[in-house]
Amino acid sequence: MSKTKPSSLVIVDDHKLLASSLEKLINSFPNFNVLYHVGNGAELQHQLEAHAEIPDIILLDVNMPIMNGYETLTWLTANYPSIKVLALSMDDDEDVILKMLRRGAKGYLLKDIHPDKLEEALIEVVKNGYYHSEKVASTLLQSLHTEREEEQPEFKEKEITFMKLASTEMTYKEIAKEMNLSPKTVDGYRQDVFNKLKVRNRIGMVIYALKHKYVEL
Amino acid sequence: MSKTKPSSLVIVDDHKLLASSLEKLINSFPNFNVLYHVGNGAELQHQLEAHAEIPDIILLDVNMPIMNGYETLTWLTANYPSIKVLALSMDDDEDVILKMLRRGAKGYLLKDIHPDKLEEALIEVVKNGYYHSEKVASTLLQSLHTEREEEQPEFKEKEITFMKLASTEMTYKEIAKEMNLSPKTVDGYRQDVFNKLKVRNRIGMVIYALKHKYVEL
DNA sequence: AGAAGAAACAGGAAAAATCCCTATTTAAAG
DNA sequence: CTTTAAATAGGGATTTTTCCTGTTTCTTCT
Repeated sequence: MSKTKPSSLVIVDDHKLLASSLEKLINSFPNFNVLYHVGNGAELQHQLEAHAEIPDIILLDVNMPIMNGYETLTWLTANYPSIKVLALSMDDDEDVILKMLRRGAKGYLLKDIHPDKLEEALIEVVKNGYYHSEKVASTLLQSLHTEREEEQPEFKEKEITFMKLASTEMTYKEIAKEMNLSPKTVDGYRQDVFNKLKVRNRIGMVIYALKHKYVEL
Repeated sequence: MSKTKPSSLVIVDDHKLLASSLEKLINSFPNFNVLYHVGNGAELQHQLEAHAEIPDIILLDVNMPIMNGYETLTWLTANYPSIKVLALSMDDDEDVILKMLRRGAKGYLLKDIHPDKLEEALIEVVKNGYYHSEKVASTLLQSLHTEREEEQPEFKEKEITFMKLASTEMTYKEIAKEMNLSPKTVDGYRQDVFNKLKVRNRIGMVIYALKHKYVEL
């Protein structure tokens, strides 16, 4: 029998089904027990402020309504720095991972991991204070190479208008008419924008515009 | 003691963490036991064809790689019509729900439901053969009002591949090379897809592909 | 007023996309 | 073994996009 006393957990995830079943799963691990689970960061605040019981570890979902993973984590590191937070997320998006780790997460778990990995992660966190899966680790290493994102270019009003219109099925001729400009002028905008974005064609520009919220779906 | 013998389940979900913990949760319900879980439809096929053991109920995730919920369900209703399938999904998108129900799902569960609801759903399915949560039911009712918009068109594998590639900066010539097809064939796909979507040009297609999650940003 | 720089506009041409119609070749069905 | 249907291609024309290089117009500063 191990003589270490079990570590306590709290789960924060809006998918109640996952949260509940995760609770069962973790309780089946030796040396770990889940105190309770909540559906978002705000609820967690309430609980922590009311409850005296502070968990050793928090499993924190990144994508939540009300108060998402970022905010919650920021608040936690500020108010309860001793709690070890493991981020839990669906996607292995580089930026998301980095964001969470920079804000103090002790690890980043993908939701499609094998349960054994979860237990391994929990044990690691208790022992070493952190855990990183191979996949996340490699994503991070890769991000070191991928030259830190060059700053976003600036756009003039007209260029933004153009981008928005170009993100529809209109032809440039129609866009010109819409903007009360010569097609050639619009072509000038196009060229400028392409250069700033370093894209080959209109598709690339549209993708950029969507990614950076200049237009919405 | 209930004298009914327990119903057997199989879980199909690529989120292994959810699948495993869900298994634990369900096994804790009286009268239900999980036989095993798999990560996608293809695996399920293998299992069913090998294993003699046919479950009473299958919990089927909609969004999976390899062989998604639609295909899997179609295959199931064709080959194992006696198995009751409950669709499990993150989003309450009307079209998705309808698609699954039309293909024979006995119910549609959102992943953020309360565990009690899950048990309730399982019990209902065993008793009545179907289950619909209030939320899904209301979504469906609403869809009766919201003038049924024309069905989403169906796409062939190649067309989907094409759409994905066309949602990048590649030219059609490059896409053709990538797909090992003549540019003319690719042009044929383009025309077909344009017609199905009623779009004027590639931009329209890309927007559609993004909206309907054929590609991600 | 005159110079400088930005914004608008244009010519010309190649590449790509779009459209329409037809013809194989292959796979499925009867 | 035909008949059909689907997938694959080709020809050829038009429009649109893309690129490169200029000119004109407007604004602003001194």
